[in-house]
Amino acid sequence: MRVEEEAKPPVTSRRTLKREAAMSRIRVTARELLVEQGTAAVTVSAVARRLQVTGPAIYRYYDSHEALIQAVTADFYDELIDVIAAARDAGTDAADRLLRMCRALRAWAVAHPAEYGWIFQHPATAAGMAAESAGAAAGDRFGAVFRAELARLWRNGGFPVRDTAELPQALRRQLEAYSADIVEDLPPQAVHVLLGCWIRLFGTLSLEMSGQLEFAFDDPEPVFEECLAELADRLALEYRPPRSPDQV
Amino acid sequence: MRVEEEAKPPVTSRRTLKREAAMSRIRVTARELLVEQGTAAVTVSAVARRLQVTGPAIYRYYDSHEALIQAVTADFYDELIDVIAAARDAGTDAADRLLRMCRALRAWAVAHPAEYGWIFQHPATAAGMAAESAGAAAGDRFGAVFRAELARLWRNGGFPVRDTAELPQALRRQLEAYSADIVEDLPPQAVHVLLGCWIRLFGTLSLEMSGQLEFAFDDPEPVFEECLAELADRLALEYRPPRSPDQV
DNA sequence: ACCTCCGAGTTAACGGCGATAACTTCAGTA
DNA sequence: TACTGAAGTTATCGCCGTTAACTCGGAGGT
Repeated sequence: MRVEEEAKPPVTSRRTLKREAAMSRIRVTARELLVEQGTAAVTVSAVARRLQVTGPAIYRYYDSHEALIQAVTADFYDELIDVIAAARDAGTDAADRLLRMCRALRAWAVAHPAEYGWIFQHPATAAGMAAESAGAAAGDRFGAVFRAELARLWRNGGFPVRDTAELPQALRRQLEAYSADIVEDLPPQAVHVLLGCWIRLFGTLSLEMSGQLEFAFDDPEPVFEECLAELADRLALEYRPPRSPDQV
Repeated sequence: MRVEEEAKPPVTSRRTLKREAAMSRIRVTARELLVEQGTAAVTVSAVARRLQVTGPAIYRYYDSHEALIQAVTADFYDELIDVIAAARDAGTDAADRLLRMCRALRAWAVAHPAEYGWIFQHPATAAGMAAESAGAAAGDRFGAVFRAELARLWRNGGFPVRDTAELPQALRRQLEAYSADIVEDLPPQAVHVLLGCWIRLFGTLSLEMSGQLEFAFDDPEPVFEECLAELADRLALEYRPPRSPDQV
């Protein structure tokens, strides 16, 4: 305490430092409750109880139960994005990078199903609620990781595309709009492939995570790998199985 | 009242008739609340209030809040199955039947997003809870409609398949297990196509319904139609656009 | 070094929730 | 017609989210 420890930069004063530590502890505790006992157990009172404080104390840090959930979910987003970016950076070539990213995505989802549910199947999102600013921004950052990687692939050699003149007008219009919206330089026919792959990938994962494959598959991993093989084929990349050709 | 109206068959006595009417009224009211105000508004007290009774009265009919939700969800299942069966029966040939079924599925989902959410993204299902008997049975009945239609297609001419010898062992094992589980006579290589189509179809719809396509598509209908075209191609069926070639 | 003030945390309270217990009332059944 | 059991009531419990009013201690400025 008495030692002078870089006392100069009070940009983040001790007050705010302690505050941020407390907020972090609250979010971590909320996550623990989520993982241990499910969504319904993440309650303001329960978080406070576990932190040896009374309920209203939490409101010093988060305006409402909903705000707390949003903040915790934002943590999940950040963590998932970090995991995928790390997987990408461990890759050697385009195919390796993309396969690693997709496998890292599923691995994180399987290891953290409750967190995945809060990111992608949050009731507020599903219940007709319009995409609120924070959630949409986080979703964009997440999508941007994959989009940037595909844009890179498009620059370095490209991948087979279909002429958008063949497509229905309603589809072409939206592909052109999205192509114009993004920062990457992807023409509509490349956006078509990007979104097709996106839907295949996340559609499969979404079904697995919501338990809709259990009726037929006790181990959905080979289903996901089959999906990856299809994606690689679409992108004219070489598919390579994960580790050993037979076992995960 | 005093008229003798088939007084003989008291298999369902007046007591139980009134009871079933009351239970139906409760479920209908719960659905109204769900559609009007979202999942969180479907509360025992709110249902009771709208029915001009006090809260505990509901417990005469449903053991718990959860039991009520389950019963309401079962209604949704039945309704969706009926809609799809009707669409199937309106079809003329194999391709027409299958396309009508898929379009009826999406049309119901889009018209009833909250109900769809309770069927396919119920928190109890997603929160790691094992598939409870009632839910699993309803899901099986639902899947059986599509499975039976594909089995019929398999009998009448079939569709292209891949040799299961090419597939990873973990995948082959599960395809064989599911092939043995179902009542229809579908070999593993046909089950492979069936499940692949199932995942493509429901993966796409699942993304749309959970709002995960909004970042790029304001109208996901052509995306779904593109999915149907792919499914038709896989099944060696002729794809036909819905009504007029340009508009829904 | 002191003083001030602000923020963390407290208690008390409100309304609403799911759920149970004990009671009253009334209609279907025998 | 008499009775019995179902339907519905009130009262109550514990938990939730949230707000208000208060205390207290330490960080920050002088």
